[in-house]
Amino acid sequence: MMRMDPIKLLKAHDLKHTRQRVRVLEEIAMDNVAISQPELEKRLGKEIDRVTLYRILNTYEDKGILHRVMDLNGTANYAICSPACSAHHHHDEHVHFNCTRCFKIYCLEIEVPGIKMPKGFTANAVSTIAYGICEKCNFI
Amino acid sequence: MMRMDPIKLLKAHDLKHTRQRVRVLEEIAMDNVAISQPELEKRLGKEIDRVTLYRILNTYEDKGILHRVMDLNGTANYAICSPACSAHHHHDEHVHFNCTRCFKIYCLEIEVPGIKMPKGFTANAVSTIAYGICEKCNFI
DNA sequence: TAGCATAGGCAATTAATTTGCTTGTGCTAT
DNA sequence: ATAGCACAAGCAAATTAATTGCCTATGCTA
Repeated sequence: MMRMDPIKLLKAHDLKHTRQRVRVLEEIAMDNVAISQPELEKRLGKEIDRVTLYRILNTYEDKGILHRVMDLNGTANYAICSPACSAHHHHDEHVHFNCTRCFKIYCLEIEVPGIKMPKGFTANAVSTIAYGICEKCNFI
Repeated sequence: MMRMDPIKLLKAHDLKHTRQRVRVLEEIAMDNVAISQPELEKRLGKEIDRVTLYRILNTYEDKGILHRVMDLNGTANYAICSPACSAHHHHDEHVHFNCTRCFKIYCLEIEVPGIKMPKGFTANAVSTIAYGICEKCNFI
């Protein structure tokens, strides 16, 4: 699922190659599920300081490497951006799916449907999140 | 814009009529803009204890009086639910608009476009938030 | 209008995030 | 290869946000 070698990805964004940064990318790039900050902290807490994790996530978001999705509880979740993302514009305009049983967030390969704005409003981005039961939880 | 008399609304949901509860409804029902918890606190902080405010908002959400929208920063925003909402199912399926300049959240009178889920996923609700510049800020 | 259930207020706790500062390390130019 | 610098990591502490417990106050029913 990882679209790119972490080391190249870092270099491409003028970021130094550190153990911690690579680990974060590895963890997030595992599948197409966005992962929450608390979950990342649980997985990486022994290898990476919590403050460092916050900083890495912020850096990645700024650089357009990760995009952030807020879930129902206002918790930040992160997923790898498509290669088209840049520091100044995120193209994370696919639909997200938030499972209300296991709380995972999936990035669905569905385009966000176009909507027409009322007069006076200009939309730069549209985020769509569907809530329900995911594949795995439906099966159980 | 207020759809209903606050006192009747409270009674209809088996909630005691208190000054604090009425004030919160008044503040939120003013227009069709969702209002954030911090903003509410700023406006009501001198009349209502912050803990009471948290509790009132939670109660209203549970009862289906308010619905909650998370903005980009993970801050909770609240808006009056349509009369069709109940404690067990929110019908807040219109599109929200989050102005990235003034940070207001508008409830647009647009239906959330239907999207088809991948096999295995069942969606119970879909939330769509558009980000951009609102009416007022576009004008300025 | 008495009594009770529950709402509000205050204090304190817990959790989440940010900031400052010091140490450590990747990377570039010798 | 390595010296030096810019910046990343780690730790401590400060903020900020949200929750909990407990006591008092008050709306509502009998």
